[in-house]
Formats: sequence, C-alpha cells, structure tokens
Amino acid sequence: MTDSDTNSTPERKRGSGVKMVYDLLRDEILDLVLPPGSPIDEVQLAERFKMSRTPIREALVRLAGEGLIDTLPNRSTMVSNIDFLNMHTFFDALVLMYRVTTRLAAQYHRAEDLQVIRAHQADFAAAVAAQDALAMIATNAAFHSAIAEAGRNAYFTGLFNRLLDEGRRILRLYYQSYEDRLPQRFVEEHEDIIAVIAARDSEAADRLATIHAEQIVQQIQKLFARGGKLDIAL
Amino acid sequence: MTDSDTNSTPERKRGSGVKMVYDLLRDEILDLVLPPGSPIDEVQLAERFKMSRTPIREALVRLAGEGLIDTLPNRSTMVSNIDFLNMHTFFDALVLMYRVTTRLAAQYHRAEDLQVIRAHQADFAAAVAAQDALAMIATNAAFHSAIAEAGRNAYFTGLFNRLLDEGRRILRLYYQSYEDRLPQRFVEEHEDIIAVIAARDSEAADRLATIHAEQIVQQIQKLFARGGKLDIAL
DNA sequence: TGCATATTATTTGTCGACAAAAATTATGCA
DNA sequence: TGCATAATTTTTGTCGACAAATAATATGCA
Repeated sequence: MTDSDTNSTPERKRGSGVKMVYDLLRDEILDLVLPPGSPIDEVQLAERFKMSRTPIREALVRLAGEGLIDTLPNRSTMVSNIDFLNMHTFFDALVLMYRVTTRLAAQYHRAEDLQVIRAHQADFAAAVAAQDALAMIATNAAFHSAIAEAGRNAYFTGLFNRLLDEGRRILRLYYQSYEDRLPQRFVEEHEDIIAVIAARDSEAADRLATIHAEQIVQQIQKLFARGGKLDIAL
Repeated sequence: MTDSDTNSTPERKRGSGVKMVYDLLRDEILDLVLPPGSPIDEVQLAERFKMSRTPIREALVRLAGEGLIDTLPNRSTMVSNIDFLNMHTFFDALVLMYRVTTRLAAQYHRAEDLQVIRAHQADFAAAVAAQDALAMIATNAAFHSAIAEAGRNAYFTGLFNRLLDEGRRILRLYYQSYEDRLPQRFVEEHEDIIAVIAARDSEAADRLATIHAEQIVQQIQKLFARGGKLDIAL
C-alpha cells in the first residue's frame, strides 16, 4: 500500500490495458472465479489495475456484447447468470456445431491443420492421464476449436467458440476437482475423429461428431437429471 | 456555426446517446449509406451528435464487437469489408440457420408467434406487390427472424440475425432499385412454410426451408456467377 | 413504533483536456 | 532532384472531474 515514488509509472503500452482487463475478467468469469451474479465494480477494477475507468468500461462493454456480463442502465453490472431453464437450447446448438464444424473440417482442412489438431489431442490425452479435470475441459475445448478452425467458416467458429466458453463455465460447476473414468473413451473417439477428417470423409465425420457430442450432452444432462432431448435428425 | 447561447442544452436522456449513435451507424452501414471501407471519424461524429467522444467510442466498440467495423489500433477505424472470397461460408451458414430455425419453430412455436409471423408475411407480400426491392429485403428478413424467435433458441437466433444483417448488406449491392419477378414465388413459399410450422411438421419445415434458402442462395450466386455449392446433405 | 419524505452517499454516464502514436509535411544533405 | 531525417499536425487512448441517477440513510410526523 505504500506508494513510495510519485514519478509517472506508465509501465504499460498504450492499447494494452483494455485487452489485459478483458482477458483477465473473461477468464475469471469462465473459470467461475467470478461466479454468476458477482457484482462488477468499475472503481475497484480501476484501482486494481491502476488505470482510469475509461479502459475498464471499454472492456466491460465488450464483455457485455458477448453476454458474459449484464448491465443495468445507471445501475449495477454483474456477471451474467447461467440459464438452466433453457439448457436444452445450449445442447441443441452445441451438438449441431460439433457436427457442422467436424464435417467442414473433413472437407476443407489442410495438412498443417491436422498437426495443430493432433497437438491439442496430445494435450487432452495428457490431461486425462494426469486426471486433471480442469485441464481436460480446457484442452478438449481447444481440440474442437482447432477442428472448427480447419473448417474455415468464421460464422460457425464464432458461435462454436462462444458455446465452448459457456460449456466451460457449466462444466466448472461440476468438475471442480473431480476424477472421472469416462474421458479415456473421449480420447479414443478423438482419435477416430482425426482419422476421418484426415480421410476427408464428411459423412463419417458428421456421424462420429454426433455420437461424440451427444455423449457429452448426456453426461452433463445426467448431472441435471433432465429429460427431453431434441432430435435434430438432419 | 454561430454558437449563440451558452446555456447547457442536454435535451437528451442520460443513457440514450450511445444507443442512438449505435442504431444509426448500424443502419447506415447495413443500408450501405456508409459503404465498406468508409472511414469512421470519432470527432466528426461527436460534433454531428453534439456529444463528447466517450459515448461515440462506446457505440463503436459495440459495432466492432459485431464485426460491422474494423479498428486498427492507434490507427483509423472503418466500415468492415464484405468478404466476397469466402462468400460460400456465408451461404453455408445462412442455409443451415434457415433450416434449423424453421424446424425449431415448427416444434416450439406458440399461437401468438404465428400471428407475428403472419403479420411480417403480410408486410413482405405488400412490398412485393409494390415492387419495392428495399422493403422486400427488410420484410423478408423480419419474417424469417420472427420464425427464428418462435424457435426459442437464443444461440441460433443470434447467429441468424447477424447473417440476415450481412445478407441485407450484400443484397443492397444489387437491388438498389431493381424490379424482379421471382419474389412472387417467395410469397407462396412463405405461405407454405407458415402452414407446416402451424402443423408442427418439423420434417416438412426443414425440407421447405432448405429449398427456400437454396433458392435465395442460387439467386445471389447467379449475380456473382460463382460455382461450387457446398453440399451439407445433413 | 411505523411509514412517508427529505437528505446524504454511492455509482454511473458524460465531458474537456492531455499525451502517445501515427500520418503528414518540412527540412537538410548528397 | 532524390532520399533520409526532423518538425508539425492529426488522431487515438487515457485521465481526472463533474453531474445525473439511483441507493442508502436520516428525519419528521402520525
């Protein structure tokens, strides 16, 4: 607390403040360090990062644009809630994006994409071997995000990444420090998915992605004990 | 230029400035009043709306979040370009969202949704009858957006509305004041789509939406004279 | 005491100003 | 003249301060 010297200490590049605050708040929200409903105090953040409220507010506007925080006009702003009532809409969107992005990856991927995908798969396998649930969530998301990138459709990757973020938040609710046996099966399924992508087999990619996605959904739904799966038999 | 009186003239509610600027800029971008590549000058906007740069910048941050403008750090900001090279990714996403939202509308719509949908269809029919191409684009988008809302999946409606916005921008390039005969067919197809939604026939909804969407895509693609339709035979 | 109103305090939205970064123009030297 | 460097202008990012809006607290009256 002893602010010893009075010289101006910028110590920070010009446009980097907003990105720093945005990235950190985003991580804290997705990791549930800031659980849903947590109040966001501009002044507090400003003195925490030793900058004025202006860049803080810009970061908050961005987060609000992605739906990660809710802003009441002239009132408080807080971390957005997870909508458990409409969870099925999340699952529907997630399954469909799993399918579409994997299918497109099989169609449009390049050689270098496969290397990236395999690297993420190695990370995921390592996380499973280490029984590190938090790392599993992160590396699994990175794996599927890389597949989506290989599909080269910015509209789908955009939605998919948002869904994976939201899924990260949901999964954190349950796998705080939890060991599980199921993931070994996921590792094998990932290998199969890589194989059909490499073989450019769109139909098989769609099929495997569907099974894979619905398994994940079912695993989460077991936690919620909710029925009513929506059958988008496309 | 003669700043006659010095009394403070707020004349405007506290949080309304950003929304006003955001809405107006958004419309001007989508209507191509501000064509792709147009420079956005904060100071100019500030004096145009008689407010400081702060609310202007907040509106710009939001628009950048939606990809409608591109911001170079410490450099200029301009209206984002339309990516003609990857136009097929737009079509893929558009067709899929047409299908999914129409299917979900058949499944989850309520009685009051149909009234809204039919009202938009009436507007569309009126625009076609009046040969008003610009109104056709707007009312057609509103019609399908209403269907998406009836499907009650915020993730899909979010992406779909963004796609419809982008489509509005693309179509404006060609239908500046253009008369066309095709739309009459669209009116009939819309009626058919309403019927199968009302009948809660998901499969038929999917089928009609696919045909409808691919027709629109083909019509646009004729203008581009590009081949290579991606077959997402789901 | 209980409730309505008034006062104070906190927080948000906006402003004008300044400084850093880049673009533009001017200057010097070969 | 041609080009590199320096000075100037323009534009953006950040800051501290103020005012509106709301929340919290205090006061008055039955």
